[in-house]
Amino acid sequence: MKKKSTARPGEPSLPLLRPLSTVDVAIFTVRADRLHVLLVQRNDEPGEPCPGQWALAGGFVDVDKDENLEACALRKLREKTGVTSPYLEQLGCWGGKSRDPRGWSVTHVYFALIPTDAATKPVSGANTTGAKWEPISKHGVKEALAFDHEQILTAAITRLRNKVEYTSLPAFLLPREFTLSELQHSYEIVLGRKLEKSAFRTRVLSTELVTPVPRFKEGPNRPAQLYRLKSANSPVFFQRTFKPAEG
Amino acid sequence: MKKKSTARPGEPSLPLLRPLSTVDVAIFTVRADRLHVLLVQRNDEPGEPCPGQWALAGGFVDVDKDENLEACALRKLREKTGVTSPYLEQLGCWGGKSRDPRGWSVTHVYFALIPTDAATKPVSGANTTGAKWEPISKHGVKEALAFDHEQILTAAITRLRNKVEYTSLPAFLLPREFTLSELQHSYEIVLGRKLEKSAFRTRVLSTELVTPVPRFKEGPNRPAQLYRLKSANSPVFFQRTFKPAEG
DNA sequence: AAAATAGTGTCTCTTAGACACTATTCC
DNA sequence: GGAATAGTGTCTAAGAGACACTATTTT
Repeated sequence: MKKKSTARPGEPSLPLLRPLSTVDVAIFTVRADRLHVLLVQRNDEPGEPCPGQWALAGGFVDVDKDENLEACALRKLREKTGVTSPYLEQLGCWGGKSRDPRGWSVTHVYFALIPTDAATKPVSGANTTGAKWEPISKHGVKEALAFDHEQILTAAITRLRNKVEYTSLPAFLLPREFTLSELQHSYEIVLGRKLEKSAFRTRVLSTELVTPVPRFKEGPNRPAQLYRLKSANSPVFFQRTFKPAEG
Repeated sequence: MKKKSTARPGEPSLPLLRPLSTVDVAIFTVRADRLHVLLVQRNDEPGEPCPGQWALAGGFVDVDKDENLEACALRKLREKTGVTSPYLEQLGCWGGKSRDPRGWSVTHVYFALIPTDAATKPVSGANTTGAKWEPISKHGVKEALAFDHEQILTAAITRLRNKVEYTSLPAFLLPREFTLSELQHSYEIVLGRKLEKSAFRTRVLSTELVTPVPRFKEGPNRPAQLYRLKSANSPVFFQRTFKPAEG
């Protein structure tokens, strides 16, 4: 592996051994009124760690292709889903001696929200044999995941649910134009609970979150005003959570 | 996963080149009613990047010594300050081609809050020639910092200030026992603005944040009840920010 | 008593939540 | 008109902010 020895006094000292560096992306979308995450199945070849197990989308940093960590995450997202402009946020990093049998490794984890209409068929890539959208239930996912990805996915879901209480993140799960009812529904799917219509609308409309477009969504009932996000990629923060819990 | 590998088909494929892995820690404390961050001065030896510049405390991950990233951060904190049990939170990671002249590198950044009374003289360590507590003004620090540490420090300060609005973080900047006035003062130092006494006390006492100890702080005036944190290492989250801004 | 800080009470304003009401479309 | 969903108005409760007030110590 890596060397570039240190040891001469007064010379630049670099570590003899470098951890493995990967980037993983927890890619979320909504399908059939459920929150889903993209899983890829690991290669079955002998010598590969966690053969056949499901894992988050990800892989090694490529120091030639990738300008930086975020570009690496975007590349992986693009390779798996074809989506190029998602909501992408860094979740954190997990690194240590024993999370990968191949040695000391660090994964740099992002989470992405992609619109319902973009969540088409995921493609499998190198070192993987398949990919699928897995529904998320109350406490995560049914599959046992490779490496420490279960823990990472739990962290991602927790971050998402927490942030939804005071930000506009669910808007990034919707297509470009949506009604307020659809936005509310998106919140309800992620939060796993109903919200009150009047308060929801007051709150959303009192911010710089959305702006109406001159179109309506037609249906077997009264047409609904369509809106779009005011700024396409940065979320809005509210000053309160949706429902204060007990102190 | 990714290849660029040892190239035998059907064999474990590892990347030929691995990024450099470092851990940096933004260590904050309060001294003389100012928020301070610990800076270390980089070595002046030829070949060292950013010679003589000030930087956040940090250094390479040591795959032999460090069990995981957090242990590495704790080690660096201990080496610089002697503090063993701080408030420690992962801030994020910064990685890319060009942030370090030695090549593609990733730094894994933590921020730590240490109590006023623990913030004694910092020691300098390997590859550094000095260390100091640098006061933080409105927009950061006067020094130009090495690498991308200025950007990282800005992110750390932003995270701290944001989180202070709705968490109990400033409590970790105080000694074990403190009065409510001292706690309020700690908030005011970090936030850079005054808070209203009555609302502050109501808010703090309505949570599980602190518990009184059977002692008072004496002075040339009415003695004040002393409190300590209920749980020593996990912050409390409030349901609202301190001061709602304009929608 | 004066100085100084600790700690409380009261009033107002904002906003979430509950819930009932009205509005507009398709059938 | 009925079904269905869009969208509004009204009332209440909780908590923040402002601010004045009381309390308890030292000097």
